[in-house]
Amino acid sequence: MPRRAVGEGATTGSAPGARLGADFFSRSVHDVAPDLIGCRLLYDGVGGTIVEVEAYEREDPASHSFVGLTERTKVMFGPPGRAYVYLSYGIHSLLNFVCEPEGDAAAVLIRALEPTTEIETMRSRRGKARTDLELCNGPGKLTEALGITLAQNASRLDRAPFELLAPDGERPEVVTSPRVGITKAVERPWRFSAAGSPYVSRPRPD
DNA sequence: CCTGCGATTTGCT
DNA sequence: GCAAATCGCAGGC
Repeated sequence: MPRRAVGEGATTGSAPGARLGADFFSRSVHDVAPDLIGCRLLYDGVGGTIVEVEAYEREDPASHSFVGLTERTKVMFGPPGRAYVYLSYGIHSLLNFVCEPEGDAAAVLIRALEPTTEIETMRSRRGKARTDLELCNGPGKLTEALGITLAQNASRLDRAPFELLAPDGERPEVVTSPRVGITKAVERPWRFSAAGSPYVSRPRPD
C-alpha cells in the first residue's frame, strides 16, 4: 500500500479506506472525534458507518477520567487505539475509542451507526427493533447489535474481530451539538454527527 | 408525537 | 449509599 502524500487525508490522519490504528488515535480527542464520522466499524463482520460520537477529555467533569486513575479508568490512561467498554446503568455496555498518547486520558463514545453489514444478525440480536433506523441509533443499542460486551474492554481496534476503516470516498458533513445524558459540563458542544442522518440517536442534533 | 419511570450493576465517596 | 455517557414501555395529547 503506497503511503499517501501530504494533502489528501491530512485532516483525517489516515488514507481513504485505511485501517485506523494507534497513529490515528494518538491525537487530540477533539480532532479524532469528528474524523470518525463516516468511518466504518465492524465487529466480527457485523456493523456499519459511524454517524454519531461524543468526545470526553481528561479535565472534563463529565468524563470518567476526571477522578483520575482507577481500576475502571486505567484503560483511558493507556495506549490509544483500544476499546474502553463500561457498563452504563447496570445494563448497557457502552463502547469508546481511547485517544491521545499513553498517560493522557481521553475517549470517544460511539453513539450511533448506520447499519450496512449483516443487518439480519443485528435484527435478531435487537429483538424488538422494528426498522433499520432503530438497530444502532444509541450507544447501548449498537453494542447489543454488534455483540460487544465488557469482555471487549481494552481490546485493540486495529485487529480482528474489530475492523475500523477510514471512509472510502466523500466524508459526510459534520455538525456539533451538546452531549447527551450527562449532568456535568452539559454546555460543551462535543457531540458530533453526520448532518441530516436519520440514523442518529435522540434527541436529534438539529 | 411527547413525557415519565423502572430495570440492574458497578464504582467511588 | 447513591448516581450513573441508557433503553423500552406505558400513558397522554
